[in-house]
Amino acid sequence: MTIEQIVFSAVTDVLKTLYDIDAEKGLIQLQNTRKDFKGDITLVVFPFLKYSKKSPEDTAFEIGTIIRKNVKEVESFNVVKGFLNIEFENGYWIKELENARQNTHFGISATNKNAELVMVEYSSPNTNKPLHLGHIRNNLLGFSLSEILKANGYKVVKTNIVNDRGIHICKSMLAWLKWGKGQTPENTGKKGDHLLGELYVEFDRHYKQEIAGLLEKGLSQKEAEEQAPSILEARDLLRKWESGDIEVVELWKTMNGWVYNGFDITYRRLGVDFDKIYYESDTYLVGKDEVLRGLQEGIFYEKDDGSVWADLTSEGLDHKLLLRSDGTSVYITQDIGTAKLRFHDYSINKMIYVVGNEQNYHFQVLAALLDKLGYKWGKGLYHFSYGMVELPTGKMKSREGTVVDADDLMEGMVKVARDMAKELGKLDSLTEEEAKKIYEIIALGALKYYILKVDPKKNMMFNPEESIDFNGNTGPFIQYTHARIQSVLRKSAEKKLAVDKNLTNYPEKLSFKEKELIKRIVQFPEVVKEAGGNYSPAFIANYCYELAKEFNQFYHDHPIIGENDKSVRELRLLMSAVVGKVIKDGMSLLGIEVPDRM
RNA sequence: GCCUCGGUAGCUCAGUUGGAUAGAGCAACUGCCUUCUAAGCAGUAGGUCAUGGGUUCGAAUCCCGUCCGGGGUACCA
Repeated sequence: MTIEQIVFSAVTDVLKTLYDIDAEKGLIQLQNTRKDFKGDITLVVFPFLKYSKKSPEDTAFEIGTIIRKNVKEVESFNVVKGFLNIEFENGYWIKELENARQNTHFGISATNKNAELVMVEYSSPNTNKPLHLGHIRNNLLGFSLSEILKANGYKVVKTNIVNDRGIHICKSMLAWLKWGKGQTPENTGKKGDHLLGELYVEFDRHYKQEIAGLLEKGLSQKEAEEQAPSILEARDLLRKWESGDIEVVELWKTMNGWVYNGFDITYRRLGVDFDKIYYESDTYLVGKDEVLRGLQEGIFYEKDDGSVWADLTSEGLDHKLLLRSDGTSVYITQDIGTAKLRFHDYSINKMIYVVGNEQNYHFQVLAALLDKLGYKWGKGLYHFSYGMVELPTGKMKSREGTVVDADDLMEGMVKVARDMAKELGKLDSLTEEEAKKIYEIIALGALKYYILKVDPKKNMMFNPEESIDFNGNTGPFIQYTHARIQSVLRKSAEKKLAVDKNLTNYPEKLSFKEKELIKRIVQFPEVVKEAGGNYSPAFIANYCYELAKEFNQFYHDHPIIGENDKSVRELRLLMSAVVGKVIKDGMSLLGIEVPDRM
């Protein structure tokens, strides 16, 4: 039992005997004791005053006295104002530590057969440009969230919906036909997604020039945008694609293939993957059929120009376009189709969409539409809405070239990691290949931690001018702590100082730092649970940092291998091993690897 | 305009269901490597928690107003 559970139940009993009240939820407030007071857990007694009719101090004292008598693990207590600080005996903490070591599922639940199935959609790229920092945040959050849900016992299917059709890809195709013909990833040496990104920019350059020309001829901005030859040609390509024109479809397949090869490289380096990939080209017609069914059943309505709409005013939303007047589908149409296919393919208990908060409205609408169409799971979909990554110059925009490219960013980080390691001379004894692997782990660790430590809901700032830190509250700090621990464990093994299977003989006293460290270790399962309940990788990241920091303080103050007292030495070795394990498990929930040396 | 999210140290961020003296890191300054990895540890300095009210034993946290910023707002995705 956790210390919270023990004290909670004890306090419940005390309240009954002392004041004859049945504690309702929220009445018993427990918190970790602040470090500057003596104790492990603190009960806030203010809520009991109206029952005790005594001062906060007296109330705390009488509760403390009984708890001390009733709970054998309680060593002592003290009262500060309305706060009852309770201290547990060392034996309790040692036992908890042992449990953390022995329990192979410490903090990480095994999935059972009856577990609920959660589908997590993330990444969802367009195939006309390479991935950028915004996608990185999405991918890392989606992957980490999936790992955290698994650790909480859910079955998880990671899925990706690839936006492989539509006007955007036609723009890149047109640019290739007109200005880039003959270029391939092979003969240019460019990554496929980057090649398409360049073509897309090329299209936009021409398009803008044409608009400028038309504006000079006296057309309005809107007219110019509609009548520029490039956009007309791109639309023509889209129509040909939709009608199955063999040449256009072949080109589309080829160019998308280039992009997928590029994406695969980025995904692999980033360490994310998917169990099932959907393509919009397969789902948009399903969505269209669903909309037409809704129209037939009178759920939706048609305007004079032929466009199809949903009236969502009764849900507090607005009227929403579902099919354009020319019969083509819009963004939300394909989401309807994709949802239908997914629930057909899997028995999903919960659907989570990892999509930026700019689409909050979109997902409210989607939930309402699915509900109207008769899907019982429609209202239960969860939009994991995360904040934007902002640059000092503002929002990232692909077309304006103000994006931080995912591949460039990772490559740059690896370079920094390499330079730093060489400067410190840490990896000189390793082969170049081994060292390279570690640079990669450190660089990606720095990047991932930097992104994931921030509350997902909030916008975050990234300044490309300042490189991401490797010191302080960072991924490498935590990785370093792990490497340091492994180093100690290696040395202790060489000296045959390893700990027994069971720690039978433990010291009477724990130092302040030792106990603080054990307390921190023991929190891990609760943190995993909260991270799952709140969909927040940041909880895990912050915990890992606190744990690593706690260990480093302990490490600085206490010899481990050099300790002469056998029982103390073994306890410290054991603590080190458990911290190493928890760091490794915790970081893996963030998709971050930890090296054994660095 | 309306809807929505946010504003905590110079910068980037934490801050649990409202609890004790609001915390980290970076940047600045000071110490600590003949002893288990100094990508570390310890210290100094840095705050009107945007702002004005309210709720109460107690507010960064809850409520209302104001200011500032992001996002959305019917044929982009």
